[in-house]
Amino acid sequence: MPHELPKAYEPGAIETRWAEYWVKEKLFSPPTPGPGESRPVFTLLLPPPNVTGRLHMGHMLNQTQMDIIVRWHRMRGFLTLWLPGTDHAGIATQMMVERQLASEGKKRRDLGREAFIQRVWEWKRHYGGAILDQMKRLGASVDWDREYFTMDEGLSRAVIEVFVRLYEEGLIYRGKYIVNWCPRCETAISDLEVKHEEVQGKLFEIRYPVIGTNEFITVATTRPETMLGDTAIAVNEKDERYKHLRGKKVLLPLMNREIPIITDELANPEFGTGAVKVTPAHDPNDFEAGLRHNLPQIDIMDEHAHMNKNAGPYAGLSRYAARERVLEDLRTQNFLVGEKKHTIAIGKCDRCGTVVEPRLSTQWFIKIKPLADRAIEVVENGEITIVPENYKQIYLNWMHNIHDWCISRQLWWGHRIPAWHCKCGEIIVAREAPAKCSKCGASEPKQDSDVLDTWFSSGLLPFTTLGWPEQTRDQEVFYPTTLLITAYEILFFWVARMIMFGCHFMPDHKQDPVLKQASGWAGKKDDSVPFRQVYIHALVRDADRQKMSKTKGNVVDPLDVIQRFGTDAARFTLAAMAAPGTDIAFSESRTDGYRAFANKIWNAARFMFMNVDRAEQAGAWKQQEFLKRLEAGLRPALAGSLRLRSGQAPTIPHAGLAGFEASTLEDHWILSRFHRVTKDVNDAWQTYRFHEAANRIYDFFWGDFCDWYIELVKPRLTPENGGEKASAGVACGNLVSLFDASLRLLHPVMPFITEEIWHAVYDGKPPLKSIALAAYPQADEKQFDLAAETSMAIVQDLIVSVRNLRAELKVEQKQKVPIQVYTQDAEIKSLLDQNRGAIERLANVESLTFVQNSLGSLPGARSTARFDVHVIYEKKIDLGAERERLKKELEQIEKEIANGQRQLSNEQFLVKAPAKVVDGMKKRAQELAVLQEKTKSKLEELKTT
RNA sequence: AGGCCCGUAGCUCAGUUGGUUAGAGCGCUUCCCUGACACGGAAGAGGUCGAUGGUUCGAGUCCAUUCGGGCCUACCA
Repeated sequence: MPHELPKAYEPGAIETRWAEYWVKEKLFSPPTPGPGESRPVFTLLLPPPNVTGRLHMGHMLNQTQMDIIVRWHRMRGFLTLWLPGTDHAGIATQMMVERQLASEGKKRRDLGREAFIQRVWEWKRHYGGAILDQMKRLGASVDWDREYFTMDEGLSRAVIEVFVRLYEEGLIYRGKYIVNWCPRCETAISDLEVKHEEVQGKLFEIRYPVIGTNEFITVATTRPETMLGDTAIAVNEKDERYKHLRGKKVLLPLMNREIPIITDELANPEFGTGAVKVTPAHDPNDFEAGLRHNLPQIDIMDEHAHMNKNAGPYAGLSRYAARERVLEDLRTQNFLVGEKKHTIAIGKCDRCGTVVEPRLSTQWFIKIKPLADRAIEVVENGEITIVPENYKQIYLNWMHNIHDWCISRQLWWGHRIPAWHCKCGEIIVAREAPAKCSKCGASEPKQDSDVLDTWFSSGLLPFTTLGWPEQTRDQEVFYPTTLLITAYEILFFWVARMIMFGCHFMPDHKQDPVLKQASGWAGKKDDSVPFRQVYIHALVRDADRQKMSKTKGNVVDPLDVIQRFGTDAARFTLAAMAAPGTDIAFSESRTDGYRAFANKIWNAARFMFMNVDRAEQAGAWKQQEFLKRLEAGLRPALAGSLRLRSGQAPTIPHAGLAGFEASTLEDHWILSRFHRVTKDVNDAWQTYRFHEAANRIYDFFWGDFCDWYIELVKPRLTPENGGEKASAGVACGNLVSLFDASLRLLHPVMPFITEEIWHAVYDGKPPLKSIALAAYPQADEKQFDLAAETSMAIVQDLIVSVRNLRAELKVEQKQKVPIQVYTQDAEIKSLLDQNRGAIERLANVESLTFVQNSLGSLPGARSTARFDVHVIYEKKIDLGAERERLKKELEQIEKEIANGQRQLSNEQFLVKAPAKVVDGMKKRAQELAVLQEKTKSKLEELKTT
């Protein structure tokens, strides 16, 4: 059956077709192994995108890297689960729907809680799937059967279970504290959700009259309006300046309230005037000081950050208007004594950008220290490794300075807190709504109106997605997950929380003999950790290294890139640019280059099919018979124990080049190259050096395979041009074998084009449903063939030298020229002699003759350490240009010689440097001496002519 | 305030533990639409690796200082 492929690769139709096929055929849903079955497992949890999300470059990078690692594991025989889902994203989603309502002229309170939540669900059903559809377009090989949503019934039950357990253990408490309050979102937010921004502000100095004296005490503040809620002035105990005022009282200006002067470490004698106003209800430090001194907390603002009745005459004003009025009044009443420029870091709401107000309110918190301690331990002792390693220190620093986590949010969309309040003041935390108050017996306690921080539920995902709190087989098999690939941004939001929750709630098999036996786990590692390794990937920036943001308008839309260059090219770009630890400046010219690469692969395939079909017709090759031979090495091995870590490979029998028969130099050479590249690529995936793996494959396929191997093998493929029938068959087989293996090698990065061509190789009837299920090539180091590589390098060197000379001599492209070659080395001579056909063809040489004398000094000749070659051509060369070139070359050589001599004459070098380096240098010095001699004499010759 | 990262060819970036001649893609120059591919082939030009000093037989790579760019964390008014 002849293969018909269009001349140029058109990714569009092909990609969507395979994307649908993969989903439809459920190729990526791993079967749950039975109790006795043992197989290496690889589990990866997709960082759930927000339901509000649209795919951006960051997602694409993240998902490309995950998909590469996932496909690579799957192809090596791991039982592979990649678990997808979406996050309900409390604040973000609520904002979207509120915005939608606003366009209808409504507010959420107009609808009421129930109706509003219904509305959000509707919104979710409508728009929530967008990002997952976009993921399908990327080719993400996730298990769609296990797709979850963080508000699903099962996951919600697990959230309640966790809350109740933590409460019962005393790790969740409720209390009135200062929290970050967003006046626009009207909710508390965690420290992490506050983004700090440095702005030029002012430091105001206000004097307060000390009662019973003529003195004033002056304080400095950046937020004068908060003075309305002052309940003390603090000075430092060591500060002699204020010693005489201690215990006295001041009259708070504008409010005419008496407040005490206290001594507290809060006041830093070095800063400002050394005296500080204390406003316990509006500043976290003041709050702490207030507790120490039993000061009243006067809350002067409402939930919108407007002044309330406690602000007396200022009630009703916004915090900014109040600030102006307060300043004005202080000024007119002569209390304002100074104004200085001062840079201040103001906190803004991560979601909406509104300036956050520290606000006193009653919230739920998690006592974090006990959870953090364990989470620190598992990272310190390496049970969880973080790559790149510098993030480990960042993680540990943060964990050591962690504060209690405020988990309640005054929102409607989210997991409602499972606590019920009774009129009598009792709070009942329970899995189900209680019918009666457990204390006073009153009926129908009311459920707490707050919901949980979104990250509370996402922190549980590694086990809740596997059926926890039920004891499921899934959990036994797939927990702990193997790896987490995520962005640095959510290291604390998400990664740290998963570690804390996982370690706290999941059983450690090594400490639990029953579970240990059940899972067949005999390792030493802690099994409660949510994952064994975290890989933090880089940030994708725009071509100018700027962070992409909507406001800057420099966002590159991945779907647009896909549209223009194809998914494979886009994926390859991200892989090829993703060196660990460095950000990616996304440039379209690179993507364009990789689209060309896809086209190159496509055309190489066309070439293969063309020849294979012709050989088949000529009776030189039997395709079906040959494909049977390929099949043998196609299935990944399934051996190994259940709990292998991702770092270990299952024992896979060599799944490289089935059916390849090396007979010629280029065969031996390409075989060796293939195994070397395969080794490097596998090593690179293992250590997340995506760029290295991608580049190795690129260079191999384009450079070695297309530019050299295919060119060399051409005559063998066309028996009618003088080749032999039998050798044509072998050559076809080698080509197909090599192509099949190369496709498998490349598949994790470019899943679409490889799938398409692979199916074509098998005439649309491959032995497996997808190349994604075929075995990943493994290197066989016994196939490394240094001799073949060295020989090939010499042949290539000669060909390139001749081409080079031809260009210099301005020989017409089509014109064949005779060449002379001189070499002292009999082996090299025989090598070149044996490969004269290749040389003549690839360098467009008429005839190659060996001569007895050095040719180095002739014009139109070139010397290397191994041979001299002379192109016989009558046309005159530009002597001036040639002289210049030679001069430069000689300079270069002499510079290197000097360098080498300096080293070699240094005794320290000879003693201390490894023998390998010294020997290499000596050898090189000899070569250089020869080259120098030849170049010199050639220059001499040119001067005299 | 503390911490992290980056500065290599015109542009975008590689360069793992210090080891001989610093690489790639794009762009540029010259030639070629040769039967897989002009999204191609062949040959080239282009870099004192931000600066200074140090460690070392040997530094793009390690250390210190410095300049320039970026990021993150932080409750000092």
